[in-house]
Amino acid sequence: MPVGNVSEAQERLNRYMRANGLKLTRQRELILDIFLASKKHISIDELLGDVRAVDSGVGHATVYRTMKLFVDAGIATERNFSEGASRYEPADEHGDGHHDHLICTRCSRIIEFENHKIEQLQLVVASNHGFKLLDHKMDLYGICPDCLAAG
Amino acid sequence: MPVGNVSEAQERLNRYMRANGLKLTRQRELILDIFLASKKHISIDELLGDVRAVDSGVGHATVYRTMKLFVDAGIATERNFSEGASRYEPADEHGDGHHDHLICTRCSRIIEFENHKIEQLQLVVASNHGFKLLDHKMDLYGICPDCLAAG
DNA sequence: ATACTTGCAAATGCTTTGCAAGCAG
DNA sequence: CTGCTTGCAAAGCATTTGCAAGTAT
Repeated sequence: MPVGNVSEAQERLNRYMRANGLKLTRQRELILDIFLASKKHISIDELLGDVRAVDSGVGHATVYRTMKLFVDAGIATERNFSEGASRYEPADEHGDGHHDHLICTRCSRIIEFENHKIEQLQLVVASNHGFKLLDHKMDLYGICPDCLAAG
Repeated sequence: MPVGNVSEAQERLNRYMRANGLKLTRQRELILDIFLASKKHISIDELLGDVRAVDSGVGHATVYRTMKLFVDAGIATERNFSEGASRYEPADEHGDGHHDHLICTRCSRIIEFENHKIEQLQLVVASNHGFKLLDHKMDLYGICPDCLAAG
């Protein structure tokens, strides 16, 4: 369950910024709007492109800094698939509802899924080793139906 | 089930090199020995340090190139946890027996585990989405027993 | 006014590559 | 001999940081 709507994320960001003495700038608002409106799993490059289409003066360092801020504020999550660069997606609203990814190694399409049984088994594995589980990531790599059909 | 012994890996490497017209050099032998004797999940930096303790003239590019070769030859696997740099471990002997990792976010300890039920569920998830599953990675992050005890 | 922010450029850290010299087969 | 390898230095990426100028509160 991703952050459902813009105002929810806005509020969360405002709260975080007030709590930390940070400021709401034109750039941060713009980046937030575009991030929330964009396709999921957007890269910094793609995001910067979309942002500059609206305000060509925005620096790439600002996008990096802002996405880091969004992660700290709990409205974005950073993902690293097997590419060079990171991708971002709207954060989980309540910390539950974690989802994982199926990635096509041929066309790079990314599909999300949730599987409660797997999550439960992860808890079992962790506790068998005496770990307190905090987070996990699971990526499944394969060939998507379209690419399979295409041969 | 990692590559069991040195000669097994040696043989596999020799076969790969002969098949591709590559050469067995002093550096490659040394790096292989140290890689196989080392702890699992070794980084390039650590590996380079150990290699240079024996032969101080080895360049870092050689270690990078050689580990890439080992991956291609099927005797090493590259892993990316949430650090900047890659780590390597002996490859799976037959392509089955895939294992995953439990990582302590406090002390960085890495523990391996296998869970057949999870693997089965991953196949189910993939086929539900029409994917042909090729590979996966699953990392569980948490606090290890020692760190929990230490508070 | 007082910090926090920005954009630029430069620096960083990991990894790769061009090249001349070296060495395995 | 021939061509793969090496070590060095330089280049490439993604990301971060120093700094002076700009701006939100």
